Amino acid sequence: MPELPEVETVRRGLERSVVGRTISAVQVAHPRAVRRHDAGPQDFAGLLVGCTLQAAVRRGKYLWLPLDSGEALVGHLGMSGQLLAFHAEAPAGPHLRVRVHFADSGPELRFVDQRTFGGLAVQPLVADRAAARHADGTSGPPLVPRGVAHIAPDPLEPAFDDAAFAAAMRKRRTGVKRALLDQTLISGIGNIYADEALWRAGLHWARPTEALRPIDVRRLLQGVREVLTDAIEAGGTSFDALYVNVNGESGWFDRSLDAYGQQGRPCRRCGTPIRRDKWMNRSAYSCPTCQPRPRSPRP
DNA sequence: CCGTCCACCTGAGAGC
DNA sequence: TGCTCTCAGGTGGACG
Repeated sequence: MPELPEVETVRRGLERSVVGRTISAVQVAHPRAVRRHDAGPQDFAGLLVGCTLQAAVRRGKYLWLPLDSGEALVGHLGMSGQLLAFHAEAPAGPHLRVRVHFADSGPELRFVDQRTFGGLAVQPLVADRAAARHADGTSGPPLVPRGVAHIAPDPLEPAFDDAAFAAAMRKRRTGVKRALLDQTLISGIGNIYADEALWRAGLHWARPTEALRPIDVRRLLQGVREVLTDAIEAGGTSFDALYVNVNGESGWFDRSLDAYGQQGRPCRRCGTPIRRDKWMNRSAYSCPTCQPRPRSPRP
Protein backbone atom coordinates (compact mmCIF):
# COMPACT_ATOMS: atom_id res chain seq x y z
CA MET A 1 0.00 0.00 0.00
CA PRO A 2 2.32 2.57 -1.24
CA GLU A 3 1.49 6.28 -1.07
CA LEU A 4 1.76 8.54 1.98
CA PRO A 5 -1.66 7.78 3.56
CA GLU A 6 -1.14 4.03 3.26
CA VAL A 7 2.40 4.24 4.66
CA GLU A 8 1.17 6.45 7.50
CA THR A 9 -1.53 3.87 8.27
CA VAL A 10 1.19 1.22 8.51
CA ARG A 11 3.40 3.50 10.63
CA ARG A 12 0.61 3.96 13.15
CA GLY A 13 0.11 0.22 13.29
CA LEU A 14 3.82 -0.38 13.88
CA GLU A 15 3.81 2.22 16.65
CA ARG A 16 1.17 0.19 18.46
CA SER A 17 2.42 -3.29 17.67
CA VAL A 18 6.24 -3.37 17.62
CA VAL A 19 7.74 -0.19 19.13
CA GLY A 20 9.38 -0.88 22.49
CA ARG A 21 9.97 -4.55 21.71
CA THR A 22 13.31 -6.36 21.41
CA ILE A 23 14.26 -8.43 18.35
CA SER A 24 15.34 -11.99 19.02
CA ALA A 25 15.80 -13.41 15.49
CA VAL A 26 15.49 -12.38 11.84
CA GLN A 27 14.92 -14.59 8.80
CA VAL A 28 15.42 -13.33 5.26
CA ALA A 29 13.45 -15.62 2.96
CA HIS A 30 14.20 -13.66 -0.23
CA PRO A 31 17.51 -11.77 -0.54
CA ARG A 32 16.04 -9.26 -3.01
CA ALA A 33 13.94 -7.86 -0.15
CA VAL A 34 17.11 -6.58 1.54
CA ARG A 35 19.04 -5.57 -1.61
CA ARG A 36 19.37 -2.00 -0.34
CA HIS A 37 21.29 -3.35 2.63
CA ASP A 38 24.77 -3.22 1.08
CA ALA A 39 26.42 -5.79 3.36
CA GLY A 40 23.91 -8.55 2.59
CA PRO A 41 21.20 -10.54 4.37
CA GLN A 42 23.47 -12.05 7.06
CA ASP A 43 24.72 -8.64 8.11
CA PHE A 44 21.15 -7.27 8.01
CA ALA A 45 19.93 -9.91 10.45
CA GLY A 46 23.01 -9.63 12.66
CA LEU A 47 22.58 -5.88 13.11
CA LEU A 48 18.96 -6.31 14.22
CA VAL A 49 19.15 -9.16 16.72
CA GLY A 50 19.20 -7.85 20.28
CA CYS A 51 18.04 -4.35 19.31
CA THR A 52 14.99 -2.62 20.75
CA LEU A 53 12.74 -0.61 18.42
CA GLN A 54 12.56 2.98 19.65
CA ALA A 55 9.87 4.62 17.50
CA ALA A 56 8.06 4.47 14.15
CA VAL A 57 8.85 7.41 11.87
CA ARG A 58 7.79 8.31 8.32
CA ARG A 59 8.80 10.74 5.60
CA GLY A 60 6.91 10.55 2.33
CA LYS A 61 6.62 6.87 1.46
CA TYR A 62 9.61 5.75 3.55
CA LEU A 63 9.27 4.60 7.09
CA TRP A 64 11.85 3.63 9.67
CA LEU A 65 12.22 2.23 13.15
CA PRO A 66 15.17 3.76 15.03
CA LEU A 67 17.11 1.14 16.99
CA ASP A 68 18.89 1.48 20.33
CA SER A 69 22.11 0.78 18.40
CA GLY A 70 21.89 4.23 16.78
CA GLU A 71 20.95 2.89 13.35
CA ALA A 72 17.44 2.38 11.94
CA LEU A 73 15.45 -0.38 10.29
CA VAL A 74 14.27 1.35 7.09
CA GLY A 75 11.43 0.15 4.91
CA HIS A 76 9.88 1.06 1.58
CA LEU A 77 6.77 -0.79 0.42
CA GLY A 78 7.32 -0.29 -3.31
CA MET A 79 4.20 -1.26 -5.26
CA SER A 80 3.02 -4.23 -3.23
CA GLY A 81 4.85 -4.35 0.10
CA GLN A 82 3.09 -5.02 3.39
CA LEU A 83 4.32 -4.92 6.97
CA LEU A 84 2.18 -7.22 9.07
CA ALA A 85 2.09 -7.87 12.82
CA PHE A 86 0.92 -11.48 12.82
CA HIS A 87 1.33 -14.25 15.32
CA ALA A 88 3.91 -16.88 14.42
CA GLU A 89 1.23 -19.54 13.91
CA ALA A 90 -0.54 -17.51 11.19
CA PRO A 91 0.01 -19.21 7.82
CA ALA A 92 2.86 -17.83 5.71
CA GLY A 93 1.82 -16.91 2.17
CA PRO A 94 4.02 -17.30 -0.91
CA HIS A 95 5.30 -13.70 -0.78
CA LEU A 96 6.63 -13.65 2.76
CA ARG A 97 10.13 -12.13 2.36
CA VAL A 98 11.38 -11.26 5.86
CA ARG A 99 10.35 -12.37 9.35
CA VAL A 100 11.34 -10.50 12.51
CA HIS A 101 10.85 -12.42 15.77
CA PHE A 102 10.71 -10.76 19.17
CA ALA A 103 11.95 -11.80 22.60
CA ASP A 104 8.43 -11.52 24.04
CA SER A 105 5.36 -13.57 23.17
CA GLY A 106 3.67 -10.90 21.03
CA PRO A 107 3.19 -11.01 17.24
CA GLU A 108 6.10 -11.22 14.82
CA LEU A 109 6.74 -8.59 12.14
CA ARG A 110 6.44 -9.82 8.56
CA PHE A 111 7.52 -8.12 5.35
CA VAL A 112 5.36 -9.49 2.54
CA ASP A 113 5.88 -8.26 -1.02
CA GLN A 114 4.47 -9.79 -4.19
CA ARG A 115 6.42 -7.75 -6.75
CA THR A 116 9.59 -7.23 -4.69
CA PHE A 117 9.96 -3.55 -5.57
CA GLY A 118 9.98 -2.76 -1.87
CA GLY A 119 12.60 -3.66 0.68
CA LEU A 120 14.15 -3.35 4.13
CA ALA A 121 17.62 -2.23 5.22
CA VAL A 122 19.52 -1.24 8.34
CA GLN A 123 21.09 2.16 7.80
CA PRO A 124 22.86 4.79 9.90
CA LEU A 125 20.96 7.97 10.77
CA VAL A 126 22.35 11.19 9.35
CA ALA A 127 21.54 14.86 9.96
CA ASP A 128 18.48 16.07 8.09
CA ARG A 129 19.33 19.37 6.45
CA ALA A 130 15.75 20.02 5.35
CA ALA A 131 14.35 19.81 8.86
CA ALA A 132 17.28 21.40 10.67
CA ARG A 133 15.87 24.90 10.14
CA HIS A 134 12.71 23.89 11.95
CA ALA A 135 14.26 22.10 14.89
CA ASP A 136 12.57 23.11 18.11
CA GLY A 137 15.59 22.25 20.22
CA THR A 138 13.63 19.90 22.44
CA SER A 139 14.36 16.63 20.71
CA GLY A 140 17.95 16.94 19.52
CA PRO A 141 19.06 17.35 15.90
CA PRO A 142 16.59 15.85 13.40
CA LEU A 143 17.92 12.64 11.89
CA VAL A 144 16.93 10.60 8.86
CA PRO A 145 18.30 7.30 7.54
CA ARG A 146 21.04 7.68 4.91
CA GLY A 147 18.77 6.19 2.24
CA VAL A 148 16.02 8.74 2.94
CA ALA A 149 18.19 11.87 2.97
CA HIS A 150 17.81 12.48 -0.77
CA ILE A 151 14.03 13.09 -0.77
CA ALA A 152 12.21 16.29 0.14
CA PRO A 153 10.04 16.56 3.26
CA ASP A 154 6.41 15.62 2.71
CA PRO A 155 3.69 18.28 2.79
CA LEU A 156 2.35 17.15 6.18
CA GLU A 157 5.70 17.79 7.91
CA PRO A 158 6.52 21.12 9.57
CA ALA A 159 9.82 20.99 7.66
CA PHE A 160 8.02 21.34 4.33
CA ASP A 161 8.67 24.82 2.93
CA ASP A 162 5.78 26.09 0.78
CA ALA A 163 7.73 29.07 -0.60
CA ALA A 164 10.69 26.90 -1.56
CA PHE A 165 8.32 24.47 -3.28
CA ALA A 166 6.70 27.29 -5.27
CA ALA A 167 10.11 28.59 -6.30
CA ALA A 168 11.27 25.13 -7.36
CA MET A 169 8.11 24.66 -9.44
CA ARG A 170 8.77 27.92 -11.30
CA LYS A 171 12.28 26.75 -12.20
CA ARG A 172 11.08 23.43 -13.58
CA ARG A 173 10.33 22.93 -17.26
CA THR A 174 7.87 20.08 -17.00
CA GLY A 175 4.22 19.23 -16.36
CA VAL A 176 2.69 19.73 -12.93
CA LYS A 177 1.88 16.04 -12.40
CA ARG A 178 5.46 15.02 -13.12
CA ALA A 179 6.59 17.55 -10.54
CA LEU A 180 4.15 16.20 -7.94
CA LEU A 181 5.56 12.72 -8.43
CA ASP A 182 9.17 13.90 -8.08
CA GLN A 183 10.06 12.86 -4.54
CA THR A 184 13.00 15.27 -4.44
CA LEU A 185 10.55 18.22 -4.80
CA ILE A 186 7.71 16.98 -2.57
CA SER A 187 7.55 13.48 -1.14
CA GLY A 188 4.72 11.07 -0.42
CA ILE A 189 2.56 11.64 -3.52
CA GLY A 190 2.00 8.87 -6.06
CA ASN A 191 -0.33 8.34 -9.00
CA ILE A 192 -3.58 8.20 -7.02
CA TYR A 193 -3.12 11.28 -4.86
CA ALA A 194 -1.50 13.31 -7.65
CA ASP A 195 -4.67 12.93 -9.72
CA GLU A 196 -6.89 13.56 -6.70
CA ALA A 197 -4.98 16.71 -5.67
CA LEU A 198 -5.03 18.06 -9.25
CA TRP A 199 -8.78 17.44 -9.41
CA ARG A 200 -9.29 19.30 -6.14
CA ALA A 201 -7.12 22.18 -7.35
CA GLY A 202 -8.79 22.31 -10.77
CA LEU A 203 -5.47 21.88 -12.60
CA HIS A 204 -4.80 19.71 -15.66
CA TRP A 205 -1.86 17.32 -15.30
CA ALA A 206 -0.04 18.82 -18.30
CA ARG A 207 -0.03 22.41 -16.99
CA PRO A 208 3.55 23.75 -17.35
CA THR A 209 5.08 24.24 -13.92
CA GLU A 210 6.83 27.48 -14.88
CA ALA A 211 3.51 29.11 -15.78
CA LEU A 212 1.70 28.27 -12.54
CA ARG A 213 0.55 31.37 -10.70
CA PRO A 214 1.06 31.67 -6.92
CA ILE A 215 -2.68 31.06 -6.44
CA ASP A 216 -2.40 27.83 -8.45
CA VAL A 217 0.43 26.55 -6.26
CA ARG A 218 -1.48 27.52 -3.13
CA ARG A 219 -4.57 25.65 -4.30
CA LEU A 220 -2.44 22.70 -5.32
CA LEU A 221 -0.79 22.40 -1.91
CA GLN A 222 -4.15 22.81 -0.23
CA GLY A 223 -5.59 20.03 -2.41
CA VAL A 224 -2.60 17.82 -1.66
CA ARG A 225 -2.85 18.33 2.09
CA GLU A 226 -6.61 17.86 2.19
CA VAL A 227 -6.64 14.66 0.17
CA LEU A 228 -3.73 13.14 2.11
CA THR A 229 -5.38 13.99 5.43
CA ASP A 230 -8.78 12.67 4.32
CA ALA A 231 -7.19 9.44 3.07
CA ILE A 232 -5.27 8.89 6.32
CA GLU A 233 -8.54 9.25 8.19
CA ALA A 234 -10.02 6.51 5.98
CA GLY A 235 -7.07 4.18 6.55
CA GLY A 236 -5.76 4.64 2.99
CA THR A 237 -6.90 3.34 -0.40
CA SER A 238 -7.24 -0.42 -0.98
CA PHE A 239 -8.37 -1.64 -4.40
CA ASP A 240 -7.58 -5.23 -3.51
CA ALA A 241 -6.00 -7.34 -0.79
CA LEU A 242 -2.48 -6.15 -1.66
CA TYR A 243 -2.89 -2.95 0.34
CA VAL A 244 -3.60 -3.54 3.98
CA ASN A 245 -2.63 -2.26 7.42
CA VAL A 246 -0.46 -4.20 9.90
CA ASN A 247 -3.50 -6.29 10.85
CA GLY A 248 -4.23 -7.21 7.23
CA GLU A 249 -7.26 -4.90 6.98
CA SER A 250 -8.14 -2.70 3.96
CA GLY A 251 -8.65 1.07 3.98
CA TRP A 252 -11.81 2.57 2.51
CA PHE A 253 -10.67 5.78 0.78
CA ASP A 254 -11.35 4.18 -2.64
CA ARG A 255 -15.00 5.13 -2.04
CA SER A 256 -14.01 8.80 -1.84
CA LEU A 257 -11.91 9.00 -5.01
CA ASP A 258 -13.05 11.78 -7.34
CA ALA A 259 -10.71 11.21 -10.30
CA TYR A 260 -8.37 8.21 -10.04
CA GLY A 261 -9.94 5.14 -11.64
CA GLN A 262 -13.22 7.00 -12.24
CA GLN A 263 -13.19 7.24 -16.06
CA GLY A 264 -16.65 7.51 -17.57
CA ARG A 265 -18.25 8.34 -14.24
CA PRO A 266 -19.69 11.85 -13.74
CA CYS A 267 -17.45 14.43 -12.07
CA ARG A 268 -18.74 15.07 -8.55
CA ARG A 269 -18.51 18.84 -9.14
CA CYS A 270 -19.91 19.29 -12.65
CA GLY A 271 -21.20 15.97 -13.98
CA THR A 272 -18.85 15.75 -16.96
CA PRO A 273 -17.56 12.19 -17.43
CA ILE A 274 -14.04 11.77 -16.02
CA ARG A 275 -11.44 11.15 -18.73
CA ARG A 276 -8.49 8.81 -18.71
CA ASP A 277 -5.31 9.65 -20.62
CA LYS A 278 -2.35 7.38 -21.24
CA TRP A 279 0.62 9.12 -19.71
CA MET A 280 4.16 7.94 -19.03
CA ASN A 281 3.26 4.25 -19.41
CA ARG A 282 0.61 4.88 -16.76
CA SER A 283 -2.73 6.68 -16.53
CA ALA A 284 -3.84 10.21 -15.70
CA TYR A 285 -7.49 10.82 -14.74
CA SER A 286 -9.09 14.26 -14.88
CA CYS A 287 -12.33 16.15 -15.44
CA PRO A 288 -12.40 17.70 -18.94
CA THR A 289 -14.43 20.65 -17.64
CA CYS A 290 -12.89 21.38 -14.22
CA GLN A 291 -9.36 20.67 -15.45
CA PRO A 292 -9.13 22.08 -18.99
CA ARG A 293 -6.15 21.08 -21.10
CA PRO A 294 -3.55 23.88 -21.26
CA ARG A 295 -2.72 25.64 -24.54
CA SER A 296 0.91 24.54 -24.34
CA PRO A 297 0.87 21.22 -22.49
CA ARG A 298 4.00 19.64 -21.05
CA PRO A 299 4.35 15.93 -20.41
C1' DC B 1 22.90 19.58 -14.46
C1' DC B 2 18.24 18.52 -16.16
C1' DG B 3 14.41 16.00 -18.06
C1' DT B 4 12.82 11.54 -19.97
C1' DC B 5 12.37 6.70 -20.17
C1' DC B 6 12.56 2.00 -18.82
C1' DA B 7 14.05 -2.05 -16.23
C1' DC B 8 13.18 -4.14 -12.09
C1' DC B 9 9.01 -8.13 -10.62
C1' DT B 10 4.47 -10.90 -10.09
C1' DG B 11 -0.23 -11.58 -11.02
C1' DA B 12 -4.93 -10.45 -12.75
C1' DG B 13 -7.95 -9.75 -16.41
C1' DA B 14 -9.22 -9.09 -21.34
C1' DG B 15 -9.32 -10.77 -25.91
C1' DC B 16 -8.59 -14.30 -29.21
C1' DT C 1 -7.97 -24.05 -21.99
C1' DG C 2 -4.21 -21.45 -22.87
C1' DC C 3 -1.70 -18.10 -25.14
C1' DT C 4 -0.46 -13.05 -25.58
C1' DC C 5 -1.12 -8.53 -24.33
C1' DT C 6 -2.02 -4.73 -21.10
C1' DC C 7 -2.19 -2.95 -16.74
C1' DA C 8 -1.10 -2.08 -11.63
C1' DG C 9 -0.35 2.17 -6.01
C1' DG C 10 7.26 3.14 -7.16
C1' DT C 11 12.01 4.07 -7.86
C1' DG C 12 16.76 4.66 -9.42
C1' DG C 13 19.85 4.77 -12.91
C1' DA C 14 21.03 5.18 -17.84
C1' DC C 15 20.75 8.14 -21.53
C1' DG C 16 20.41 12.41 -24.44
